[in-house]
Parts: sequence; structure tokens; C-alpha cells
Amino acid sequence: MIHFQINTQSGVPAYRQLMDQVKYYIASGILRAGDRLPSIRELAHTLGVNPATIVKAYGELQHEGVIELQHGRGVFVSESAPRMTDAKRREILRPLARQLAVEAMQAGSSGELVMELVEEELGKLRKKRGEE
Amino acid sequence: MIHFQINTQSGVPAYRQLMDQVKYYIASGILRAGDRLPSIRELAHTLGVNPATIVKAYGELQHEGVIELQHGRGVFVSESAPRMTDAKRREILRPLARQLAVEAMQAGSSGELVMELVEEELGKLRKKRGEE
Amino acid sequence: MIHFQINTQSGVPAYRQLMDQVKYYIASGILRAGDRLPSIRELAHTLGVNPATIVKAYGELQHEGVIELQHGRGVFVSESAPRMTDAKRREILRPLARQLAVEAMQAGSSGELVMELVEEELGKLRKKRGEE
Amino acid sequence: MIHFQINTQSGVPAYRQLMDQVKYYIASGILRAGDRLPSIRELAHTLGVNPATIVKAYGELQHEGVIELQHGRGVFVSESAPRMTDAKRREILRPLARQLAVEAMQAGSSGELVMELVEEELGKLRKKRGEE
DNA sequence: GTGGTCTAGACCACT
DNA sequence: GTGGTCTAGACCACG
Repeated sequence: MIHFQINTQSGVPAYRQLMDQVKYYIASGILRAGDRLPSIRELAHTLGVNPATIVKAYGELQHEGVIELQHGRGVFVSESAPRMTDAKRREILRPLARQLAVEAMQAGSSGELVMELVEEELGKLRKKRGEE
Repeated sequence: MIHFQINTQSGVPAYRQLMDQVKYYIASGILRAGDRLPSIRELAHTLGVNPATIVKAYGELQHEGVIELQHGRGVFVSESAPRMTDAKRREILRPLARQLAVEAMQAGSSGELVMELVEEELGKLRKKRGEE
Repeated sequence: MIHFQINTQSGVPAYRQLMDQVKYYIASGILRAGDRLPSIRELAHTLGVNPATIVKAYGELQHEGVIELQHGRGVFVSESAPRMTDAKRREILRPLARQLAVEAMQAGSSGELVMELVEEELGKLRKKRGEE
Repeated sequence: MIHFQINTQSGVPAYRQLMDQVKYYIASGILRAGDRLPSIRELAHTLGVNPATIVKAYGELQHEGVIELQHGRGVFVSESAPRMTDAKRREILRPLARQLAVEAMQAGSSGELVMELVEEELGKLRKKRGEE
């Protein structure tokens, strides 16, 4: 079952949190291609946020090719993951990997701990995909 | 040799970029405890930004315990990495690890690619620390 | 009713005075968790100071966990007092207690006078909390 | 035996720390009227700080009537504590007492803890005075 | 020389 | 409307 929530204290913009959660549900296989997402007004109501916030989040996700807004019909998960080369993937993921490495050193962490955490999070996603 | 630069196109606030670069130099061992950082005015001049921007970046880093601003003397790298438990480190690093995992899935990447990237970035930092 | 004011003669920075006053209103129960504080622009206008000064005061209070700045929504008193151990409280309060004791001796004051003053100020806060 | 030290991380100006320490030694009876303090150049050398810092601290203390700088002879603790009325003492001490009370509430402390800390610090000073 | 505070005003991002 | 960032420039406090 999908469930969205906004943490107003985190400093992360509400629309960004929503985007991350949609991506998370897709990555974990809980949301699949063709599945319907809550309507803008419905989600705005249940989350208690301004509809404009949902509009922004859905708009950005559509721009990234993650979802499709079909006028009058609803919001749906796109049919397929965007195709890209490994080089492109590295380009996207490297800054995040680097930030993780730097923050880890800064926190006095070992490399092992970092690898363990990433492995864990990858594992969680794989496990959920298996269950569906 | 340390060298800072600001990318005004990236959308990331200048003060945030500066913070990341200082942390990077410390994580890679290029800057060590007690080392002096460029003065506010000096750095503002070389980067071509307003001194207030440097003040904000340095101020935040001071809050995080990374550097110390000493009135009339200058800016210095703090003596030691903040002491924290492994549980605390996980708490800080897990969201980053999770975001990396989700973005990787979203990009259609394999788990292997992610692990490889993190290993690479950790390796780069370790290598630089070794060289110093 | 809350009312802020800045004394430009005191030598204490305006942003520091504001921080103290916000803390005072919370300590006395006049401001409670979830209450909204004046917006940055509004407060800057009523106090006749630059918005950046309010930004600094509110920013520091946010760092201390006293208030939350919510983008596009406003500024709010944080939900709960920070949890800390008695040992941590002593660590924070002891320097202030010590300074008070030393200043008292220096002023030729009796210990009784000091205890009386502290008791009085604690009582005032408790009284206000009771009234709300 | 008197011993001064400066903490460069505390954020408190060095000259202020020195002033506080001189007052502390007098309040605790370790320094008495007529006792000689280290010379400016001597103290600057042992503390590793700029002589101007000592000049500022001693100057302020002289201004407050705590010490006397006798040209060519040295620096001495003043003969007597400044005489002031109880009303004046309250006026000086109340802001400190109030700040202590507010910070205590903010830290979620009980009134008992605060009173205990003040009592303790007063006791320490009295005990030292007794020993001398 | 250093950092710390403040003003006046602009433009952007979020809800 | 809200907060967040940044510029240009002034003046003060500290060492």
C-alpha cells in the first residue's frame, strides 16, 4: 500500500519530498508502469498541503519521464524506465556517491560502514521488488 | 594546493558549494586540523562573490564543528573530527545512501554500478590522504 | 500579547536581543509549541530593522531547535523542548551560574541576595506559565 | 597559585576571558587587595597572545575599579571592593539571573537544578576564601 | 590585519 | 504571501 507523508521540519521542500517518495515506490516495485497515482486535489487534501505543491511535484516528475498526467483521466506511472547509457548513469550518480563518501569521512566513518549502508538500501529495494 | 570555485549555473547556492568544497578538502586530507583557511575578504575577492556569502558558508561550517572562526586571527580547521557513535553516523548517512539507491534504480542502473561508484569515490579520498 | 523591542544603545547585537526575547516568551509560556511568530518582513518593519537582521536571529534560533522556518508558510515555535540529560543541562547552565556568583562577590553582594534574585526570576516565569 | 588560560574556541573574546578570570581569583580570595598581577608583556608571553589583548583586559578592569595600573611599578589588585547599594547590586545582577532562569526553562530544567547550581558555585567561592 | 553586525535593496524558490 | 540567497557597501570589535 502506498502512503505519502511530508516532514515540515526537514528543510527539504515538500514538493521534493513527494517526488522522492514516488520514485521510491517505483524503485521498490510497489508502484508499477500503468498504476494510477492519487489525483492532485485528493493528495493535497490528505497531506494537508497546498494543491500547487502537488502540481509542482507531479509536473517535475512528468518532466523527468517518471509519470504521465493524462488530462481528465488521472496520473499514471510511465510505461518504461528511461533508457540511458551506463556513462550517463555514472554522470548522474557520481555526484551523489561522492557526496556520500565525503560526508562519511567527515563523520569519521569507515569505508566499510558506507558500503554496508548502500548494500542495505539496495537490498531493501530488491527485496520489495521480489515480493510484489 | 587548495582551490575553490563557484558554479553559478548549477542552482546550488554558492555558500553550499563552498561548504562542500571545504569538507571535501578536509575529507581528502588536503586540509588538516589547525590549517588556516583563506580569510573572508580574501576568498570573497578571489571568488568574485560578496563577503557576506563567505561569512554564511564559514558560519555554517562553524556550527557543524568543521572549522573555527577566531576574531582578529583568522579561520582554522577544527582540531578533531566530531566524536559520534556508529548509530549516529548511520542516521546521518542512511538518507544519502537510500537516495543513491533509489536514483540508481530509477536510472535503470545495476546494484553493481552503484557499489563501484561509491568504492571509487572512497578510494579517491583515501588515495589523496595517503599522498599527503 | 507578544511585543519585541531592540535597544540600540546596549551594545548587544540586535539579533541577539531578538533571540533572547523569543526564548523569554517561550520560557514564560506566552509562546507555545506550534504558535506562529511574526514573518520576517513584518517583524523587520515593526522593529525598523533590516530583514537580514531578523533572518539571522530566526536562523540561529532554528539551529538551536527553538523554532522552525517553513518555506512559504511562516515561522513556528518547535513542537517540544530539546531532550537532554541533566548532565548536559548542568554543562550548559554552570558557566552562567558561575558568572553570576563571581559578579555577585565582585559587587560585594551576599549569597542570599543572589539566591533571592534567581528565585524571583524563576518565579516570574512560573507565574506567567500558570496564567496562560 | 594563579593560572590564566585562553580558550580560543569558546567564542568569548580573549580579553573578556582574562577579565573574568581575574575577577574569579579575587572573588575566591586567591587574589587579595594589594597583590601584584603579572605584567602585560609577561602575561602576553606566557599566554601566547597579543600584548594589546592584555592591555585591553587590564584597562577595562582598571576602569571598573578592580585593579590599578601603577606606571613603572606594576599592576595591583585594588584596595577595596567597590561600595554600592543593594539596589545597585540588584540592577547589575538581575539581568544575569534572568538569563539563567530563561536558559534553564529552555533546557527543560527544573528550578531546583538551577538553585542547586548557583548554591554550588557560591559555595565553591566561599570555601576557597575560607582556605586562604 | 582579522571577523561580526547591519543597512538597502534585488531576485529567486516555495506554498 | 512566505522564506532563502545574494550584492554593495558601511561601521564596529578584536588581536
